[in-house]
Amino acid sequence: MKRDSEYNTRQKEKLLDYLIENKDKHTNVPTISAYLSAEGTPVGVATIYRRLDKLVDQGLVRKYVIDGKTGACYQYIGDNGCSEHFHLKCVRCDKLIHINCSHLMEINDHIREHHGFVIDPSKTVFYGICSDCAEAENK
Amino acid sequence: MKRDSEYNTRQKEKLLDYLIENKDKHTNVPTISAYLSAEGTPVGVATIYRRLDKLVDQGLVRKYVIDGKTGACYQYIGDNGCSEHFHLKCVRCDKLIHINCSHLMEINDHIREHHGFVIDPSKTVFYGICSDCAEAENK
DNA sequence: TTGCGTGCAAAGGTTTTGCATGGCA
DNA sequence: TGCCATGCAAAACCTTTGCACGCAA
Repeated sequence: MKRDSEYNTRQKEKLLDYLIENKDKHTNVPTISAYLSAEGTPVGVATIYRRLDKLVDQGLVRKYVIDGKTGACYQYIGDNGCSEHFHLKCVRCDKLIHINCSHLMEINDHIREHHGFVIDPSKTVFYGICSDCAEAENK
Repeated sequence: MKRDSEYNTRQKEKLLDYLIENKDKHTNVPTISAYLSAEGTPVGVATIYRRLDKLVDQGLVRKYVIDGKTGACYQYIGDNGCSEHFHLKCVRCDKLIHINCSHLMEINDHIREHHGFVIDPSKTVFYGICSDCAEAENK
């Protein structure tokens, strides 16, 4: 009677491979599905969704919802201590910025004390526009 | 040959009434549609979507995408575009909390100045655990 | 009358779910 | 042998779009 155990399967491995190879961008499920099919190792979308959910829970993958139209986006972040800092996501160039800033950690304290809410940095993403894109826009 | 003129219709008025009455919360299209139907003044969803789009363009209504599940959320903000606030979302009970706190607005300034990143509060959601769920867990 | 607004239904897309089968340990 | 994982298809949703009709000005 095992519990909470995970099996290793071909599908799981292929998916993770793809995510790691594309860790610098974000992808969505239809894209992943199309790619894996083209590679000759198709994986059902249901499986992809189910597995991504688990990876998100485990903190290995980040889920983004930029807007309602394109659907959710996913990006591999690995387990290099990303749970301890916040992330900025540029909605223009999709760049992911990691910031480890003590000042920002103060907002954790503030919100916990004044709003009774404990923020989970590993699930929280700030959306906005990075300096590069802002510069490019002001031309 | 008029152009860019807007007609006043019963549907338009009802929708705006509802939005203003609920300016303190979020709503989505299915909710609005259900409410208007229950009131005996049903409005087609296509109409609601089309009108909301215009209101968003005019800056009277803000559109949020909290997550992929619930679809887009809308909120009336009127002419005073200063009603920007952040959102906290409890990952346990899915409750959505609005906080309008000047201290939190400092985050914007801090990140802009120290990290060269301009946050868009309408797209940013803090995920974590609300006080109710935290209490329920510590039992 | 003009042309914007509306309703209906169909279509499009993403994501979830039920169920039987397959496969790791 | 257990139990988890998968695939398939159906279903559930949200949202958009085409088209004919209604209605404000």
